[in-house]
Amino acid sequence: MLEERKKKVLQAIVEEYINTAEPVSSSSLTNNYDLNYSSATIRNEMADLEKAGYLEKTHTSSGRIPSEKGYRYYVDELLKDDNISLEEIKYISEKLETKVNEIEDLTKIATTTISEITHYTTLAIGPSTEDLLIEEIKFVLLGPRMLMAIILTNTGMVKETIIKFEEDISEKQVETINYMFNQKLKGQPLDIIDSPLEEYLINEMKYSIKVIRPIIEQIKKVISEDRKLYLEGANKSFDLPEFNSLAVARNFINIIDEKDLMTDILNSGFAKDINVYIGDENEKKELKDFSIITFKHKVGNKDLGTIGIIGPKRMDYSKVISVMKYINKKLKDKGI
Amino acid sequence: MLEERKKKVLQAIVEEYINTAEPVSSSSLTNNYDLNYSSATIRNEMADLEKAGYLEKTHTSSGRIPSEKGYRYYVDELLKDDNISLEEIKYISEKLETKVNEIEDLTKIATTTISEITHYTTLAIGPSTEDLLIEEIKFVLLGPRMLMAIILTNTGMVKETIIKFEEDISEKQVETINYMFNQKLKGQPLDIIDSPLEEYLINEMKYSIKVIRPIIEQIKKVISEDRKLYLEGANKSFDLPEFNSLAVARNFINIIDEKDLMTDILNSGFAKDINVYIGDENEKKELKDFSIITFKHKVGNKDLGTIGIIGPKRMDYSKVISVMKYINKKLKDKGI
DNA sequence: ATTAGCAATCGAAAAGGAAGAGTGCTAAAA
DNA sequence: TTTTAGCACTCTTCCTTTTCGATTGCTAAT
Repeated sequence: MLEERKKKVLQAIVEEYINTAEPVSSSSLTNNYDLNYSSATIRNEMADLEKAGYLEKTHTSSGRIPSEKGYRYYVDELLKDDNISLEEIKYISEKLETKVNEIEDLTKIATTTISEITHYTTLAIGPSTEDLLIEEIKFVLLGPRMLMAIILTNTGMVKETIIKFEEDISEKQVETINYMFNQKLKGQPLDIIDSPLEEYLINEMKYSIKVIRPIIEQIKKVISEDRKLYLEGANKSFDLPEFNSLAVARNFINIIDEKDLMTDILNSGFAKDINVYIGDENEKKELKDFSIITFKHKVGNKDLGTIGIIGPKRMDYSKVISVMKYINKKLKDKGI
Repeated sequence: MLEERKKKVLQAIVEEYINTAEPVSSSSLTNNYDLNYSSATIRNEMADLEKAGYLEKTHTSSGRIPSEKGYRYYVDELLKDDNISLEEIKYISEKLETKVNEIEDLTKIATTTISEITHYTTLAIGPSTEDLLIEEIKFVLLGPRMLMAIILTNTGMVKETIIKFEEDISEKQVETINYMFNQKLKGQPLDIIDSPLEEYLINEMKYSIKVIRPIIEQIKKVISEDRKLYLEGANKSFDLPEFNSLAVARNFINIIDEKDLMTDILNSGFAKDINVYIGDENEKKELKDFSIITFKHKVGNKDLGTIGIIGPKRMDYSKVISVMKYINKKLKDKGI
C-alpha cells in the first residue's frame, strides 16, 4: 500500500505522461497536482517509486515514465471514471438514439462514436452465435433454382442465406423441406447443423440428397462464418507521437490487419464488464507495446457484441473507461 | 516518337528502378538489358531522355528515376502484359474455382488473391445498384411485428431487409402489401423507391400509413446503402522502401482509412477495361504520390464490382496488369 | 523531514570531415 | 559521325566530435 503522497506523485506522473508523451521531471510537478514540495522532495519520492517498480527511466538522467505496474496501479486505484464532458454525453446520446433494425448496426455506431470521442483506433465484432437456439427456419423460393433460408433464433436474431440448386424445385418440395427442417431443428442449438445431422436427414427422411445437401452445406457455412469485424479510426493512432517510430507504426498496421488476431482478442478474457490489458498483460505477444480495453455489450445472457480500443500503453485510460462506461449504460438502458 | 535505343534505355531504367527503388546509374545498365554500350553513351541518352521529360534526378550527381511521363510512356508503349508465371496462373485458377453463391464473395476472393500475388494493397467494391430493375419483391412475415422484404433484381441480385412494426400485422395484410408493391414496382428501376412513391402508395392505395411507411423507409435505406468496401493487405505496403518515410506512411493510412474516398476512386473513370492512374493523374490530390490500377468486372452490361490496387508510383505495373488481365479473363469465362 | 546546491550523466542537435557514387564535359578513338 | 575513356566536380551518406541543456543523485544545510 502506497503512502498518500506517493500516490499523488504516481498519479501526477502518469497523467502528465499521458498528456505530454515526454518523461516527467521532478521540477515539472512542483506546485502542480496538489504537490507543494520542492523538486528535491519529489525526486526522492520518484526514486522510491522507481525502486518499488512503478516508474522507469529512459536513461540515467531522464525524467520518469510509468512502468506497466505503474499504469496498472493507476488504472486500479487512482483513475477517475467520470472523465466525460457534457458535450460528449450529449454527442453520445444523440448517436445512440439512431433507430436501427439490427443489433449489429448499433454496435457499428457505438464503435464509430467511441473512436470519434477518444481518438483511438476502435474495433468491434458482432454478437456470438454460440448458445443460440433455433426458433424457426423459414424457406422462401426466390426462383426455380434459388431458395432462401431464414433462421430465427431465440434472441430475435435473424440470419438468412441463399441456396442455389442444379435442378428446379417446386413449391411442394419447399413445403416438405420446411416441415422436415422445423420438425427436427426447432429448439435445437444453432450449431446442431453439422455432418451427423446431414446424414440423419438424408437417410431417415428419405428425401432427395440433391436437395438436402446444398441446403445444409450453405446453412453450415453461414452459421460458421466469422463474426463480422469493424474497425474505425486506424489513422487516428498515427497522430500519436509513439507512431513516429516506424517500427511501432509497422507493428501496429500488422496487428490491425490480422483479422483473426483481432477477433481472438475481442473474444477472450472477460472477467469484468470492462477489461484493461496493459502491454505484456496481453495474451498475444504482438501486443506487448500496446494497451487494449474491451467491453462486452450484453443484456442478461444475450451477447450483443464486443467493442475494443487499441492504443499505446500511454493511453488515456480515464477518458476511455469513462466513455465506455457511459456507452455501456446507454446501451443497457436501450434494453435491446 | 523515341528512337529504339532510347526506348530500351527508358525501359531499362523504369524496370531497374521498380526492382531496386534506387536511382539508376548509367554504369548499372551497361552490359545489361541488351544495352552493349559504354556508360558514357548511356549517359548521353539519359541526358536526352531527361531533357525530353521522361527522367528525373533526385540531385545533381545522382542516377535517374522515371518521371510520371516516363512511367506513362512505359505503361503505354513498353510494358509486357504477360508477366505471370505458371505457378501464379495455377494459384489464381484454384482460388477462383471456389464455389460461391453470391457475386460479392467472388469479388472478395479475387481481391485477396490479387493482394497475395502482387503484394500490394488491394481494394474492391461490390456491384453498383444503379440501373438495376426490380423483378419482384417478396414479403415474409418473421414474427407478429417483424417482416422481411426480399428484392429480386433483373441481374439475379438479391437484397433483403427486415422491417419492424409498432403493432401486429397479419398474414392477410402481408398478402395485400405483396400484391400492391409488386403491382407498382415490377420492372421499375430500383431507385424508384423514393419519397414521391411513398406518397403515391399511401394516398392512392389508401393503405395504412403505419404499415407502408416503415417498409418504404427501410427499403430506401437498404438500396441507398454504401456499396461494401473490401480492403486486403494494407500492411503489405509497409514493406516497401518508400514507406520508410513517415510522411508517406501516414498519408497512405489516411487515404485507405477514408472509405468514401476509396469508394469514389473505385467508382470513377472507366475508359478502358483496366485503368492506370499514375501520381498526379489521379483525380484526388491526396493520391498524387501513389498509383492506382482499377478494373471493373462486368459481363455484358452487368456490373459485378470493381477491384483496385494502390501502391507507389514505382509500382510493378507489368505484374499487376498481367495478373488483372488474367483474373478478368477467368471471371469472364466463369460467365457469372 | 525537507530543501538548496552542485557535480555528474546522458541524449539531442549541430558541426565538421572523409569516402564514394555518379554526372557532365572534353578530347581521343573508332 | 558516333562512341568511349578520363577526369574534375557535385552532392549524399555516414561517421566522429563538440556543444548544450535537461535532469538526476547526493551532500550538507535548514
